Order: sequence, then structure tokens, then C-alpha cells
Amino acid sequence: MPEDCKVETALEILVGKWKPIILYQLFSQGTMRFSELQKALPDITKKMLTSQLRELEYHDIVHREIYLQIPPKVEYSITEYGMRMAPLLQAMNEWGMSHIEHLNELYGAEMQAKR
Amino acid sequence: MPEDCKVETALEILVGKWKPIILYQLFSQGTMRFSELQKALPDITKKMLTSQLRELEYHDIVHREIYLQIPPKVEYSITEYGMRMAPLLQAMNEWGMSHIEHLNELYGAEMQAKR
DNA sequence: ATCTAAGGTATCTTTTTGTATACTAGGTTT
DNA sequence: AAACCTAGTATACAAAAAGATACCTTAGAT
Repeated sequence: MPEDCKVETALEILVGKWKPIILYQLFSQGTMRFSELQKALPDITKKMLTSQLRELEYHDIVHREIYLQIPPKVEYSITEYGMRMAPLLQAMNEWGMSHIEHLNELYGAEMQAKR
Repeated sequence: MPEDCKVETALEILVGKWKPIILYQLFSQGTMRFSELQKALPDITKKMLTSQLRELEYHDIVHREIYLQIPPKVEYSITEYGMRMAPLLQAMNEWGMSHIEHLNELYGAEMQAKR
């Protein structure tokens, strides 16, 4: 029965134009400040960065640590629970890489993946 | 390096409001006609069903078989290549189910997953 | 007095997604 | 002759997501 299909739940937390790269950064760098994330993702606006981080925080994937200082300091990191997502992300990453190859075989190497 | 992160490629083919359920149907039912898919997904419009199927077809996940009859008959099925996605979909499904549980523990069982 | 730093909000506009409704084709049924 | 069937397409519209830009806070340095 379709109600048992929870693929969408996984998608829900991953979808959003920037979430995968944000997670990639946090997984590989460990703890990062807001401004460090901004530097790593030059094209993201503060608004987007904030909203994506808040969604990830809601889902207990990302932890937000606020230091009461001036100027402000806020650090983001993957939660312990979030770490459990690593194998899934890796599986998706691997599938993604092989799919790009597959598309190249089908349509030629000059083409980019598109929908 | 972020360019090596291909999670988004996997997302690309799964994103679209109806793709996961369409795939679920085709994986579990095998071959289905356009109208059967419509019956299984009562709230989808023809336009959406068509566009989602075409995207999946482009990615070589779904095969479209046209019978030159009147009234028309078109059958959809998962390609052999598409079958290779099954483990990933299952992994996502399982993660999704456990994540719903986790959210329930955090926020209480009455709440739905949200972003 | 003014400027800077850091981590945001508030507003507004644009782009992307999704929905609603009507229409098509040619043969079959009423 | 009119209506129905299937698998769509065309057009118009609404809603959601993303982007651009301006503004806020507060302590210390200039």
C-alpha cells in the first residue's frame, strides 16, 4: 500500500536547494560557524542558509550552538542522530555518480543531467 | 570537494511531487497502463502524471510502450536499469520509517513530519 | 559620533512547481 | 447522431520555493 512508502520522508529532509551541500560541508568539516558555511557556499543567501539550517535542526540532523558573545557566534554541527544518516547519504551519492555515467552512455558525455 | 557530492543527482530523479508513489506502484505492480496509474493515484492530474513519467523515462528508469490501437493503450514499467534502483529506494524507505519514529519521540506522536 | 563584526529578520520580486479545465483523435456503443 | 473510450496536449492560474535587498542588534575600536 502506498501509505507504507516513506521514501518521501527521506526526501523531505534532503530537499531544498542547498541541504545536500550543507550536510556535505558539516559532515566533512565537523563544526562550522554560520559565516564559514557562507564562505564555503558563496552563492547562498543568508535567508536560505538560515532556513535550510533551521529545517535540518528541526529534524534533529543538525545542532545549533549559540555563544552569547558580541559579535555573535553560532556553530553548527551534525547531531549524533544525524550521523546515522551517513550510510544513506553515501548510498545516494554512489548511486548518483553511477547514474551520471549511465546518462553519459545514453546521451553522450557533453550532456548534463536534467529532468 | 562539494563537486564530488552527487546526492543531488539521486534527488533529481526522485523529486517531483508524485515520483516516489509512481515508482512504488510500478515496482509493486509491474506493468501498468496510464489509466491504471491514474486510478491508483486518484489525486494526480493527467498533466502531472504525464510529465513525471516522461522525466522518469528520460532517466531510463521507466519504459513506455505504445500500442497503436484505438482507443490508445500505453503501458509503463520499470526498466532493467531502473530495477537497480530498488536497493536505494528501499534504504530510503527504511530510513524514512525510522525517522518518523524518531520525530515522534522528539515531538510526540500526534505530529506529522514537516519541514 | 561613527564604523565594524556576526548572525540573523523583514519585505518584495522572480522562478519553479503544481492544479484546474478544456480540448483532441478515431473507432465503438447506444 | 450523440456519447464514450484512452492517452494525452494546451492554456491559464495558484501556490510554493528561491533570490535580492535592506535593515537590526550590541560592544568595542577608531
